[in-house]
Amino acid sequence: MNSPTIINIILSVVLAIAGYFLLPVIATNLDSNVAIAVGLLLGGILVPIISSQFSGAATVTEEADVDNSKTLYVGNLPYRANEQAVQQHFELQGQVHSVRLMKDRRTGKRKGYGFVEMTAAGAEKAIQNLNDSEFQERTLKVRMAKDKVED
DNA sequence: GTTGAGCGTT
Repeated sequence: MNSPTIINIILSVVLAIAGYFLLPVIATNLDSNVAIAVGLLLGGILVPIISSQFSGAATVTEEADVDNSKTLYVGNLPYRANEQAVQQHFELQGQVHSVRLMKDRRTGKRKGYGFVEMTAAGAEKAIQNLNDSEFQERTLKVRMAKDKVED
């Protein structure tokens, strides 16, 4: 949603300028201010249509990111560990997409396990390097998550 | 404020 947004803005400006110059040629009795207003309106209509071409490519990139991401089950976490510490720990093995530490819904106390979503290569490395390794005085359990959104 | 196997969330 980042680069498509920028593209939309650029396209809107381009269409507005195009309308400013082109519309008076088409309709010679048209005021310049009206022309740029029409250009902006056309931009508002056309840009979403045109940007769908770009967002298609952007969606492919995002989906490719999801395809390359795997969810790890991480057990035996220390109760005092927070998401940031876990993420920074797993970042050493690869890009971490998200960290979810499970906690009781009422009290919010951590249950000592969670899920780390990261790239496939990072996940493999994390299992190899982080499983049965020490993390804040605890021996971590790192495996692929059960509910597979993998491969 | 405690504890210690496990596979969660909109």
